[in-house]
Amino acid sequence: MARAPGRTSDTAERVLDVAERLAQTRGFNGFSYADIAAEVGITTASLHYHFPTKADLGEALVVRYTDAFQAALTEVAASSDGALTKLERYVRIYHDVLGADRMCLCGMFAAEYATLPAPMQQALRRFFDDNERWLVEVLETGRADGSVQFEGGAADMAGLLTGALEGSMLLARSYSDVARFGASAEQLLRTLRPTPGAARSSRPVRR
Amino acid sequence: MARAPGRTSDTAERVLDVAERLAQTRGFNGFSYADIAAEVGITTASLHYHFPTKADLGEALVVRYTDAFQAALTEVAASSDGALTKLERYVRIYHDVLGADRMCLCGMFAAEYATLPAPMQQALRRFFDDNERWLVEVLETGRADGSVQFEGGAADMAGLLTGALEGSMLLARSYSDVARFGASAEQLLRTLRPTPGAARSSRPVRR
DNA sequence: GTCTATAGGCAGATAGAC
DNA sequence: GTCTATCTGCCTATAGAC
Repeated sequence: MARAPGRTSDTAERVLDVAERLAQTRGFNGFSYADIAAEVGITTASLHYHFPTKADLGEALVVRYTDAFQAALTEVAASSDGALTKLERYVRIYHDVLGADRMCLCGMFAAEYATLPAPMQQALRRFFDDNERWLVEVLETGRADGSVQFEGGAADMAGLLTGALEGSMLLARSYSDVARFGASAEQLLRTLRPTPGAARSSRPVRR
Repeated sequence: MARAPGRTSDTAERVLDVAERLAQTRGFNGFSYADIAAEVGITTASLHYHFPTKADLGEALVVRYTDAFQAALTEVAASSDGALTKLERYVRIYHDVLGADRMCLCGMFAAEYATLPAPMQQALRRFFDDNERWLVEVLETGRADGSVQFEGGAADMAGLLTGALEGSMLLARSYSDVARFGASAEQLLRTLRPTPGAARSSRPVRR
């Protein structure tokens, strides 16, 4: 999940780093410009120079997060791994976020959706659309070559995967228990693995 | 999900009703005493008579919600329905909440977990513990009589179910699309249904 | 139980000097 | 780009009359 070289200044980048962590742990309505300013070591007035309004900051957070996430997904997609391994690597991305004591930024913002400015809402949907487009591609490829097994539409399964992973992160955080997320994710992946002695059941259903 | 006859006054109950809806749509950090007061038709000072602090109100919200939820679960458990039907009814409870344009109160609060006062955090965990205890019971019964099929531990499957349903609600709300939740839930239930011609695979695995 | 009045703090945001 | 100073508004909460 390397960061793309952006056009934002070094200070703006540091602001985004701090704001991102605050947003992932406390939510968009759970931190203030004063919180960021104290950590970065500048005043709130200076913050407003980089991001005129909190809505601007929030949108920048989602866009940067989505871009970094997308870059990570593209890297996984380009690998020679099988579909199942790609899905396991997808899960690991979420797992690592949780391991850093954070909730997925966009899952967090999804909870506060109704209170967010429209541009943030739109950027948020793009994140999930990107995720599910990537998942559909992997799921369909995997089902075609027999490395992944599931019933129903790939889009529905992709929706379940994103929802289940986001929700499992949410609950694992309430228990400060990363292993709880791991167990849910494993339970989920289990249903996607081809039944050992039943290669026949991995053929695609009609769609 | 009938409301248990409580000892709280009529006004306090109306306050909780309004606060509950605000909390389920905007989150605990997304509404104020002023919002409630305006809707109920009393002043914020009067609100403080019923709930001295917002933390008190929040705790009362979670406790009442948990009790009502538990009552609904007990009713389902007492029915003569099979385990699979009970799980479908469990899903329907979540579905109905979403149909009322609300997020699960406790799923919402789970996102804001780090910003909540300790008593609320504790009450929140009780909600999820109750849910999963109920699910484990249903899952194990169903697996024993062959009406439900899954691999791994019942506790892990229960954790996946709560996480997946909470997360699916979260995302469906961002798309204002209840059907999206329905599709994820159906995809999830599908994995629990016994394979038509394979009653043998519904036997419990070693645990 | 509900009100008016108000305290005290923090929020996001701006003006203008450097 | 960053600062000091300040504004306005909203927040939770309290005092005290009715």
